[in-house]
This record gives sequence, C-alpha cells and structure tokens, in this order.
Amino acid sequence: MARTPERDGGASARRAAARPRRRPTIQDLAQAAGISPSTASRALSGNGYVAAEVRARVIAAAEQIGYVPDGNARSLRSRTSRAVGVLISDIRNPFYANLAAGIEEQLRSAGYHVIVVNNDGQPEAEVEGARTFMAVRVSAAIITPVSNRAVRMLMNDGVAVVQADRMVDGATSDGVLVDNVQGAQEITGHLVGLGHTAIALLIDETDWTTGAGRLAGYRAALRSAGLPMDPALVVPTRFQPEAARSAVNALLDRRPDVTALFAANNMLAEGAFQALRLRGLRVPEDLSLVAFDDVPWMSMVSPGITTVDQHTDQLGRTCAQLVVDRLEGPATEAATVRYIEPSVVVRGSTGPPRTLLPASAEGPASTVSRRTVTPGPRRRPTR
Amino acid sequence: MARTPERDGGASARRAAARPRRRPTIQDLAQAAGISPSTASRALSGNGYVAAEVRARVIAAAEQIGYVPDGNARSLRSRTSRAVGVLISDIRNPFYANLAAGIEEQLRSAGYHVIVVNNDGQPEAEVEGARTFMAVRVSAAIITPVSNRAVRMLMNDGVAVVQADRMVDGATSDGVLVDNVQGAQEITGHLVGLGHTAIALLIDETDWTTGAGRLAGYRAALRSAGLPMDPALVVPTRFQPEAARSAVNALLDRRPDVTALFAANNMLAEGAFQALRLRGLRVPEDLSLVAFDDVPWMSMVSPGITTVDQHTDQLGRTCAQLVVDRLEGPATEAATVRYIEPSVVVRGSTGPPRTLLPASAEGPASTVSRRTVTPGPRRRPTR
DNA sequence: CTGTTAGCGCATTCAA
DNA sequence: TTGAATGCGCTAACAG
Repeated sequence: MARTPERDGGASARRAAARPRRRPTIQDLAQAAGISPSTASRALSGNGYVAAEVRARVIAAAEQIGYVPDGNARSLRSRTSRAVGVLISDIRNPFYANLAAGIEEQLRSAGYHVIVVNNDGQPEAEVEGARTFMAVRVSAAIITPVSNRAVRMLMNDGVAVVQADRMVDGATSDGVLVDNVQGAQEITGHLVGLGHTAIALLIDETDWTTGAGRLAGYRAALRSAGLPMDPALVVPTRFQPEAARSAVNALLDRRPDVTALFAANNMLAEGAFQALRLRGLRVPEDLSLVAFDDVPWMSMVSPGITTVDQHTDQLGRTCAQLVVDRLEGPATEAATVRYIEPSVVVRGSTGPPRTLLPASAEGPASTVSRRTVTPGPRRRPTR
Repeated sequence: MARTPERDGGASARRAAARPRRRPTIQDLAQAAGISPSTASRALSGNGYVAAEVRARVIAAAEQIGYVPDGNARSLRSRTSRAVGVLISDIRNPFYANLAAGIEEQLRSAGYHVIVVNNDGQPEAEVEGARTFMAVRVSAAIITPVSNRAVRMLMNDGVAVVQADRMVDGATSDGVLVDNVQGAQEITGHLVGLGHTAIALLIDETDWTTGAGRLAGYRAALRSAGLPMDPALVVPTRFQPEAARSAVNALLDRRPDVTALFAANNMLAEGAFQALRLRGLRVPEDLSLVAFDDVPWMSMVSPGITTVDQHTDQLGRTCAQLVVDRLEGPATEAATVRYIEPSVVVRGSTGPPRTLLPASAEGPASTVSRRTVTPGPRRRPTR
C-alpha cells in the first residue's frame, strides 16, 4: 500500500521544515580546488582560458562538494538568463498542452527552462503574466496572445517575443503560425469533393489570425468550387462547448438543408459532436462533421472525426527554435514569421451528403489508426 | 487574413533584435521619487517603516518610470524566491496537464510562479530537472516522482518538496495522494454489484503507491464480496496504449470467461477501449469496462466510460496549498500528507455480465452528461 | 593561462 | 521614519 512518510521516523521529517546548511559558493569551490573563484567560474562556464588539467580538477571538486552555481547571481552579473516565459491560455486544452510540451522539450534540450503562466484568455491575466516575466528577467517569451498589451510590454522591455499560433495587431515580433487558410480550405474542399453544397462553419471569433484564416479558407474553398456563399451558414458561437451545442441545435432547426458542419476548433467540435449525438443524428449518414485541430477524443469516438492536424508539437518546437535563434544567433534586424503546414486527417465522420446516399447504406467502419491524406511538405520556411 | 508583421514597417521590427535601453533600477526610482534607495525598497516591499505619503509617492514614481524590481537581485539578496518548480512526467497526458493547471492557478494567486519541467518518466531527466531547480533557487518543488533521487537531492538542498499523486520510498516529504485503495475498491465494487465475478485488472506497475493502491483496492473489493482471487486476472502491461491493447487481446484469447475489465489508468483504458472495439465486442453487453482517472475522451465515446474521477484539479491545488503553507506557515516539524477522495462516475460502459443478460437486450443509451455516484465528502485532511 | 578588482540590483543591517 | 553602508554569489575586465 501507500508508502507513508511515517515509515522512516522523524529524523528526516525534521529536515522538511528547517533548512540550515549553507549552500557551497564558488568561493568554497575555488578553495576545494585550490584556485581562485574566477578560474573556477571560467572552468565551469567555459568562457575564457583554463588549463585542461585545472578544469578537470574544478569539475571534480564541484561534484565532490555538491556545488551548483546560483542562477540568480549569474543572471544578475552576466545580464543574461536561461529562463523563457510561456504565456498560454489554458493548459487543460490539449492544444495548449501540446504546444507547451513541444516548447519545453526543445528549450530544455537547448539549456533553457520554462516559466509557465496560464491566462485563461483574460487580457488582465496576460498583462500580469508579462509583468512576472519582466520581474524574473526572462530573456524571451512565447505567447499565444489575447491582446497586444503583453507583447508590447515585453518587447519594450527588451525581451525577445515569439507569438505562437496567432499574432495580434500593433505588436511586431517573431511568430509561428499555422497556415489556417490552407488547412480550412483543404478540409472544406474534402467536403466539397464528397458532394456537399450546404456546408456550415461554426466559429467563435474572426478577429484573431486563427479565426480569420479559417473563415477565409472556408470561403476560398466554396468560391473555387463555384458554390454559393450563404452568410447564414457561418454560425457564430462562443468558445465553450455548451455554447457550440446550442448554436448547432439552432442551426439545424433553422436550416435542415445543411449536410456538413465544420467546427473551427477542438472546443467547438466537442460541442457540435455532442449536439449531433443528442439529436440522434447519424454521422456521417445524416450529417458530416469536420474540425480544425486534432485532439485525442477525435480518434477515440466512432466514427473518428475528420480534422485538420495542426502539428502542435512541431508548432511548439518551432517557437522554441525561433527563441534560440534570436537569443544565440546574430542580431538579425527583421522579425521572422514561420508557418506550419497543417494536414487533413480523414476519418469516418465524413461521407457523401445524405441526398446522394442510397436508402440503407452503411457508413464505413471506423478504424483506430489514422489515415493521413496529402502529407505533402511539412514546413514552409517563411512567407 | 493573417496580420503579418510587415504591416507596421521596420521601425519596431528593429526592436526585436536590439535591446539597448537600460532598465530602471531602484536607484532611478529613488531619484524620481526624491528619496533614498533603501526607502524605496521598503516602500515597495512593505518591510519596515515608511511614511504613507512617501509610499504613495514611490508607487506613483514606479508606475511612472516603469520600474519593475529585479527578481534575481531580490532573490540573491534576500535569500528567498517566488519560484516553485513543477516536475511532472508528461504534460500531454491530461492527468498531468490538469495537475499542472491546478498547481499553477493556485500558486499564481498566492504570488508565486512555476517552472515546469517534463521528465518523460525518465529518472535521469528527473534528476536533471532537480538540478535546474537547484540552480534557479526555487523555494519549493512539486514532483510526481519516478525515483527518489530528485526528491532527496532537493530536500538535501533545503527545497520544500511536495510529492504529488504518488510517493517514493526513501524520501520523506510533504505529499498529496489520491486514495487509490478506496477508488479502486469502489469501482470494483460497482462491477461486483452488477453481478460480475470474473473481473480482470489491467495494470502497468505495482511499485508506486498508485499501482499498489489500486491493486489493493481491487483485491479488497473481491475479498469483501467473497469472490475468488484469481492471479491470472491481474494482467501486467507496459504503460503505452498499444501495449495495453495487446495485453487485453491476449487476456481475452486466454480467458473467455472474463466479463469485466478494469484499466488502472487513462493510458491503459485507451488501449483497452481500442482493443475491445477492434475485436468487435459490444460494451457493456459483451464486456464491461471501467477505468481509473477521468479524461475527456471517456465522456465523448459511446457508451461513456465508467471511471474513477481523481479530482485532479483539486489534487494540484492542494499541492500548491501545501507549498504555500510550508513556505509561509510556521516551521512545522512533521511532513504532512493529504489525501484526495476520488469518486466513481458511472457512465454507460458498465452493465450486468453477459450471462445474466436476456438474449437480445440493448444497453442503456449513453448520455453526454455525467452522473456522479456517491459524491460524499470531498476531502479527508490527513490520515 | 591565472588572480585581483569591481560591481550587477537589491534588502538589510545600523546610525542618525 | 529615513539614509549610508554592506554584501548576497557571481562573472567581466583587467593586469599579471
């Protein structure tokens, strides 16, 4: 059963509270190695000349006495920092979680560490987070912005900023974006190719580059197919799944001619999926459903949801790489924006529109594994 | 469409690289407010006497010149830090994501910030993370331990450690655990109550307090029901869903008499669910499935998965609270361990065993909303 | 190649 | 109630 701390008595439990022992400083290290502090510093940091033999001795001594350089003192003196701030909306959302994971892994392997702040989509919390980053003197910050204030504050403060997933007006920084237009266009095109003509778009915002791009891609696909652009099929909703559920219900009550539904992100897809199920609609026989952003539940449900994979891990890693380039590379003048090429993942939630279906046709059996269509080139450097 | 940075020309783009402006220091602030640095320090930190009028003037001046105290200098001098390390296995797993989110929210509201390190379940990465925490001088660390090394290192270094979700031998610290025994016992009891007698437990480890507790709870439920304890029904597997899938397949090939399956965590449940679907088994008509840990896909699939809700958010917030108590409270001697009371969420994946079913019975329609059974007391202080 | 000197920005003595 | 002096631990100059 549970290993309880009582097991080992009070001796080490007492250590939990008190913290008396002074940490060894570089002075102690220098003394232990029989050299001066500055030589010890050079030996450990690798800056400046140190005899190989001496370096080895210092490293051994450091190991011996358990010396760990004080990052605060080091930052203070050297005016640099290995800390990078990550300011995201909601780490519970798998999109942000994967983004953060990609960032963290890449930065960790480059010798940086990450300070994570959730802002819950609140501009005030975002500014508060930026203030925290300034206080701890991060050298860079990666932000999925909700307003331009935090980005501006940080850039004014000399922090290297990378906007992730979306970019806001009035703040020019590096950025990594998904090609929302292409992803949306491609998946809408998939529906068009199946014969759909009344395709609704469920979307919560069109002010950010994400929503605007997805709407544009949706429209472009319809346009290039010569389909009518019915404004009533662009269904606004709030971000919560419950809101999306209501919006879908209202839409289907109003427009029984709709044969396909495109949910602009994973939250809306969740609500849409629930709405369809609660109405007892069969997917894809009665209605096809597609989404933007691939999250785990979409491949667990039957049929699986056809969606746009944003390669969120890669998005995160690319942000991290941009940070490292900016911090360690030459002092390039221009802000750079990279694009991630999304790809459509076709699962069982899409099929021909119902009017084209033979009376008693069965949908394709869904599979657990994903079939990716048009893997294509994964990355487009800049644009 | 996308708001590209080119929009605003090169002027501010140039700022992206260069960072010339010196940040205002407390000297600048003092000068601006017409007082000495030490008075400014007291005014902002609230330590020591400052005339109310002077404090107001300092705060106004700080706002005016954009002064943000340097956390590094402050930590260095005061030998304290508002940084807390969070060392978890895999932030992509919703369990850890929720844990981290709960921790971050609670700590942020208490004025701390978190440094997040993923260790991918690797002891070496865990030690590396601990070293990072030591280097940046966190005042506390919250860890889901994979070995006892990191915990010991940090405690030896005087860092307040909270072990989260599980505790390891050989390292005595504060901790927050889920009552795995009770959760497992309760959900196994649920199956027993439905009439199941051949219940398999799919489990990846029994060395940690988590696996050990869940196994113990499973056994306790069988014992108290007077059911035979068949060791062959405790099915070992590795942690990955694919491994779980194979293990379930092998089990069902070997033991056609099994009527219910208990997956000991969300990853194993994923594999188990896929295995059942790929075999074409109906849930719960052919086999009942339950899990430990409630993650989003479990309420999206049909039927929903009956599972143990660990209240992961609360787990995280409790860890954070323990940290704050330890850092700000009196220097209590004893390490404290809190328990989170899990609760069973009954969905559609459980029903009577197939031998008791009338030939052509249909399972209950699954619903999206959750029905929670025995909400009961949410928290038990200590144990 | 190594040691000495001098702060980084701040909070904390201690006097006033 | 305020100010002057003193390092926290480290690294960047500089001189050897």
